[in-house]
Amino acid sequence: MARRSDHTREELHRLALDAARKITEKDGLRGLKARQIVRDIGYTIGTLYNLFDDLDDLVLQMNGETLDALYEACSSAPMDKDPERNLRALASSYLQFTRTHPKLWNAIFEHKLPNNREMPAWFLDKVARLLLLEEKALAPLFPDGQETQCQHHARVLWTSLFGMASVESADRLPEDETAESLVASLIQIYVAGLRQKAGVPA
Amino acid sequence: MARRSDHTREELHRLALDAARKITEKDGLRGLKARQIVRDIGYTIGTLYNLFDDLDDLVLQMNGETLDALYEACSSAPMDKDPERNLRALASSYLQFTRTHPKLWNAIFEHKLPNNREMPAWFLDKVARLLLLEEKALAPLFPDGQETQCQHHARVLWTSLFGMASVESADRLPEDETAESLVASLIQIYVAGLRQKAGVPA
DNA sequence: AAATTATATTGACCAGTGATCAATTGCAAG
DNA sequence: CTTGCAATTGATCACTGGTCAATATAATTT
Repeated sequence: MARRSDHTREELHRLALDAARKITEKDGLRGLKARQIVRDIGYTIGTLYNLFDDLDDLVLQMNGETLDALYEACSSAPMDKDPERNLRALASSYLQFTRTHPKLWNAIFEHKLPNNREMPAWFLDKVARLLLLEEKALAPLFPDGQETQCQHHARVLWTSLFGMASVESADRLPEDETAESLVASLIQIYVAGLRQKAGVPA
Repeated sequence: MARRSDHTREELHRLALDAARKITEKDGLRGLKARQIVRDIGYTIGTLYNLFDDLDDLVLQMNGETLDALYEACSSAPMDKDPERNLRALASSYLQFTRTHPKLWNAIFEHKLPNNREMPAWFLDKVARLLLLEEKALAPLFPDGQETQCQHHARVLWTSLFGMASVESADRLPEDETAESLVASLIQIYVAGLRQKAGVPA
């Protein structure tokens, strides 16, 4: 009962996170237990705590990987000079991800550190990185020198998109409404409003 | 060690929910423990389970009361014929509440029932009721017969507002941005877009 | 007033949780 | 071959949500 050399430390790390992801995708963050993870990978509880500080650390890393996957999915959205099309493509990729992995995506926001501890910087960076995509999508609408304006409106659209995905994932949308229909209106109307403000009627 | 008749069943129910609310406001849903509740109200664990099915039941009722309080706060927002002013007033009341009781408000969405059980109807009704306020605020913009349109756009604005409050409450807004600044833009630009679509330039 | 019924309340108890750590073992370097 | 290092174990701890037989009191019946 000691070094088994079945897996390297890195392999074990991977195994544990993969197992945690599978459990979370099925049962949600609430169903994720340390002992279930080690049962699934054929190790014991002590080994898990040799790899991670605690369960919060493990969940944080799992959520970090989810953010990476989400970023990759959103990066694949095509971007050109038409902001509306950019925003629609980005939102579509985003929503496709949140629908394919609803509980995994939810875990990102459900997970709160105890004692009001703040999330580590590397995690916040992964969150912030996503917002840059929205900014990039919206950029064609703003002339040089208005980057601050562009950033502000990207934040408006991004937090709104988050709200819609969130409400949909909580099954709190009526039958005749989807996150897509809400986002479609948001983008269409909001961009029309922005164009008008800039003195460029559609 | 039996019937104490210090409190009626209703009073105990109230005491327990009040204690739970105080704990949640301070430590969040994660810090809410059955034994802490009964310690605070001077009873024992068995009594709590005589009053509630389980902790999920208690949390659900606590969240229901939070939704009631939020509804009351939002109802006080003045409504007239100016949709922008209506929406701003409503959003302001909403954000004031979420800032005064961030952890209590968060508990509404953090709380997930086990085994994918769905929320009871009376709870969903309390959620849906709030949306009607947004509809009422937006209504002056739409002529009779366009209630469906009004409802749709109210949903867009409502889910967006939720997203902004949510991101702010998770402390994921940069220093130079607040939920208020985001909401202000959302309302201004979106309503401008809606007016333009209807052929009524601002 | 006495006996009976009903129920509010207790707290020991259970299974399960996250986390710790001395002991054990196998690997690798000297 | 010996030594030292570190991976792995599982007993152990404090705590959790939840159950339930026992009990003491209030309410009701006789």
